Amino acid sequence: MNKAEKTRKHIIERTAPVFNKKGYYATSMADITKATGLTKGAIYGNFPDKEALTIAALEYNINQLNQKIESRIDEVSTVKEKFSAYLEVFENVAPEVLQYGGCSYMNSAIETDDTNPELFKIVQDKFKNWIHGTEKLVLLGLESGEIKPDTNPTEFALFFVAIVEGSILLSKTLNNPKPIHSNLNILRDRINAILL
Amino acid sequence: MNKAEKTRKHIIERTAPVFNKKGYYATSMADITKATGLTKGAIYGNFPDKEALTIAALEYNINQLNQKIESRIDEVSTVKEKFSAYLEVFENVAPEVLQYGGCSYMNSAIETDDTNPELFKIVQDKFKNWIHGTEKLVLLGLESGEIKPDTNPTEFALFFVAIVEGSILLSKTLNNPKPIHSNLNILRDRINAILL
DNA sequence: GCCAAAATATACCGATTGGTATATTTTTGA
DNA sequence: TCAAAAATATACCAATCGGTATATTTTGGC
Repeated sequence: MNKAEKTRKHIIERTAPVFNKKGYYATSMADITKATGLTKGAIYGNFPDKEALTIAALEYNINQLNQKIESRIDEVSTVKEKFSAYLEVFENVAPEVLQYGGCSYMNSAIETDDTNPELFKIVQDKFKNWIHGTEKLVLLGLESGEIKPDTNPTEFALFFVAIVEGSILLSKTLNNPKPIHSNLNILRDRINAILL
Repeated sequence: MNKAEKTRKHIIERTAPVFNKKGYYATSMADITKATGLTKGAIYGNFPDKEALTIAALEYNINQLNQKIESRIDEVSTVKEKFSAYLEVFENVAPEVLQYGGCSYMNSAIETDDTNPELFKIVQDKFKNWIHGTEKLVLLGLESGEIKPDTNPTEFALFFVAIVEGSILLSKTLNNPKPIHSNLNILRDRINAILL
């Protein structure tokens, strides 16, 4: 990794939490130079414009949580274990996510949906991947005989993602971990209910 | 209603959807003069600063949906009917909410939680009212014997609000009404499950 | 219909925005 | 070690930001 690559990484890592907290549009070049300790020259030497850095930070933020969850899911083999791992990781990182400024998926979706089609397309695809990944987990369980045959993968996945996102929003807004804990218990029940 | 009051109402009504779509911070005075057809003089003659207009528009946005739901709930008497009315109104206004730029509660919470404590406090209180209102509906059902005695009002209310908000986020992001419809069916089942 | 008062428009302010041209420093390979 | 190249800092740009003082228009009571 040469100097430029190191700097690029440094810029993304330092600005990503600022973007997530303050918003991608509201974060100014002054915020960026302050967060990185660098000058505009260094920023524009590594990114063509602010939009490019915004995209890089957005992708970084979203992939952070993704990787944590997916690596734990890959460690176990049964669908039941995978769902358990999913909820376990999520419950463990929840306080961290709240302190980080909330879910990057949600934050970036809300901000870009009516204002920035290019950024929104990226967020949209990330949400689709999340839902498809959950659907595939259900399908895997249906094929292996772990999950009740009458379970609808899409409906379950939509419920799964909605309750997770809604819970983060409530815990963040009320400044209270209870909504996440309470709703994850309900989600756990729902998972057990479709397991054979 | 004198001239100033009319103008004030006009400004709020015209800017409210812009604030909801574009964001309260990102909406500029230029956006405001464009949306209202007025000049800065008229705006600052009716509001001391941009923040005051922002608060007025935020309150207006949040109260819009509130009033629609509460007026329908008040029309019926049993808890079962009240929950039915709740879901019915929500399902009817859902397309309108999506076109309006999404749920004002969620949008303003996400934007203000790490940036504007004064605005955030307002949003926080609105969320608390929503949850408390739902809790009270459950309590009413417990007292009247309509709802199963082992039902926890707080847990149900947190689930209720979380699934509604999560579903709006998904339908808005995927540009598809299915998440709302699918999850409202699940919510309906859950309501029926606690009814005696 | 007139005139004071209220409401709105116009023209401006300094500060901040994203971005760039150029000067300076640091890195890197011979 | 040294010079070319790469990376970063500095100093600036026009455009836009929220806000205001003042001029103009509109309103409403007599």
